[in-house]
Amino acid sequence: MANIKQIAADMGVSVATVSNALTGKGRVSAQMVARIKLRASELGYRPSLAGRALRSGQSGILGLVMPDLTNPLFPRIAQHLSLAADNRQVGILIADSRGNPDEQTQAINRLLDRGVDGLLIVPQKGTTPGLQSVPTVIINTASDPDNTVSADHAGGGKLIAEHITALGHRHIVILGVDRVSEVQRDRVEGMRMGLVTADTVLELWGEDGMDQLAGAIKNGATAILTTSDLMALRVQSHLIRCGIGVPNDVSLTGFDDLPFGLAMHPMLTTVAQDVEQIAKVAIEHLMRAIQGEQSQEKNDKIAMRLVTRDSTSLKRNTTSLETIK
Amino acid sequence: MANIKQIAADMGVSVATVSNALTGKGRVSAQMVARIKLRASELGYRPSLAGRALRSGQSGILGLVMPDLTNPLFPRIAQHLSLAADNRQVGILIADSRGNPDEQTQAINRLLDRGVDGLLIVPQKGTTPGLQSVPTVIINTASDPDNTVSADHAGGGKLIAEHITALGHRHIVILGVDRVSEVQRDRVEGMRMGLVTADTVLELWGEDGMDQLAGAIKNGATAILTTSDLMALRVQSHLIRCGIGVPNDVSLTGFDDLPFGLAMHPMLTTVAQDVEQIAKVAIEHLMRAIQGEQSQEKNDKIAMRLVTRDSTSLKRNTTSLETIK
DNA sequence: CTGTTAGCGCCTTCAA
DNA sequence: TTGAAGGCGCTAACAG
Repeated sequence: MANIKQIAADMGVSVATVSNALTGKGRVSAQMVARIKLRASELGYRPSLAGRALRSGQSGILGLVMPDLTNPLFPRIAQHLSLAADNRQVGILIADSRGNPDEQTQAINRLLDRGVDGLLIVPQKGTTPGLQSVPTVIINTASDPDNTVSADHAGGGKLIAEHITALGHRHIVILGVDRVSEVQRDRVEGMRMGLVTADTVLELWGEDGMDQLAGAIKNGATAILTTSDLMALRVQSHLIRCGIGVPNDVSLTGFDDLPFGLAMHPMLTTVAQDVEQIAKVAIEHLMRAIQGEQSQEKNDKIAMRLVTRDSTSLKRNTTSLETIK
Repeated sequence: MANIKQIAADMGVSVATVSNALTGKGRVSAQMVARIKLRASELGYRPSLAGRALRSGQSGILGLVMPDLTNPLFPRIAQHLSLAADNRQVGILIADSRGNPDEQTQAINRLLDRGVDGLLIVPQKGTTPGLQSVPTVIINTASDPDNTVSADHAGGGKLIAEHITALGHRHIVILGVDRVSEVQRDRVEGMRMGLVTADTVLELWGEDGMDQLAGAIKNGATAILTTSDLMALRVQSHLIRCGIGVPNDVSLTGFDDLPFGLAMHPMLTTVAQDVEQIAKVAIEHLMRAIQGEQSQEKNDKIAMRLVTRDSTSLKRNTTSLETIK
């Protein structure tokens, strides 16, 4: 692999000149720059990032810590992060904290040992990683005070709740996955904000909640708001078994806009995180911080987007269920 | 950040001694080793991987190139790779080739520029990345000759086909996603091998195939084998619309065992890639190659596993469809 | 058993 | 506008 010294020897100039020419410091004559660049590309020269890293103390690598790489959001976050990172010529090193706070700390340390210039952390449910020795951006934790960028989960909940009330529904069930998760709680809270015009709001959680669904519908509920697409799919399966139709008997919504929502029938109405925007903002913050600038806004909430599909419909006055009865 | 020189000065020995003590080269007295290690941990010393990389020419980083980070397999591959990599003290740098062969080349080059010691490539459909300048393992391409580790897609197809014929089905539809993909073709071919005892096998592809499904069932088909879980979900949705029940009227299978298969009703019978094993073997091969050993087996096929759930059942002699007619 | 030296590839003074 | 020299942190070769 050609190095800077080789080029220098090759052209009878000094390494410093080659370095200056290649990095465009402007201390070299235009003509010399051209000749050096030509020769460099002939030789297929690629600067050694190792050398540069040693010299500059910066690796050009960012670390991404996820609570669980099978998290449905990981692919999209990684994708957009990767794109944003490529544009800035930095690399992304991944680390899985395996759903466990201790592993999270270890994962962070491994990344730090590798000399990452900054950290992007999607924290474990309920944990708030402390201040690190490198610039850090927290992704997707709702109420963390410092340097976080997150989807506006509450806003998303409000959005979908308003969609439901606009369709005329007044008796609503909210079904959450897991009370421990701050994100989940934010989503539910947002839903409640959007349901001020509703007559009854029943809040259920987890498996137990699922079991109470049919009863709630018998008692007049006409819409079910879940806090995850996966949950919505399970609810739909469950309802089919109970002979309850979506959206004819009851409207159903998801959360997150996962790919399979399009493959369902009816296609799932849900709310999407603007992951692209989240990734973009997160990287921007981080890079700014790495370059030593203080960012003014420490806490960014990215609006969610309502995705209206077929699993929600106008409240009917007589449902087929009533006909059956 | 404490460095080796500091420790040396601190203890009145030379840097070489510290290095030898810390890396356990055994050229230092046990007592000195102990003292040095103590002091190092007091100082919170972490060896600079940049320095080491420059010196040794090895970065301790592997590059993972995926055709599309939203690929449903990416999370699980990344997770297991990440675990295997942690155990070996190497890092994983990700790159998205964005569904495009040119980007694939660029992604590889970016990784190479970063000095990765080896490459794990899940290639674009239909492409075979050429020989690289670092050890490379190809993941999940069926018939590539060199250094690939892959799920045994054909074997998986055979497995699920045999499951179906064992249930008594004799008129089968195979529904593939995309003819261009070698993986998809292998799956279909495997299915055919498992269907030797069937009376009729209809092979359909893509959207067009989906449209012909109802007709095929009217003509007597009692089982549909798809080459992806997502496809299976879409088929199920489609069948419900046509008034055809799974598994009562027709048995249905997926491929890949994605998480949502469990949330479906009926839960989807499918076939799972042993991603953990794939990741393990891939990393082993790669590390061996990096350490300069020739691996004997250049081409590993990892067996798939049948996941029997509720979307398949015994062929009945009278289906509800026939009753309807 | 321990120390000295050299150099991995690069960039940044400082000097010419 | 260009060159020479030093050093980032580490390790390997060679001395003592």
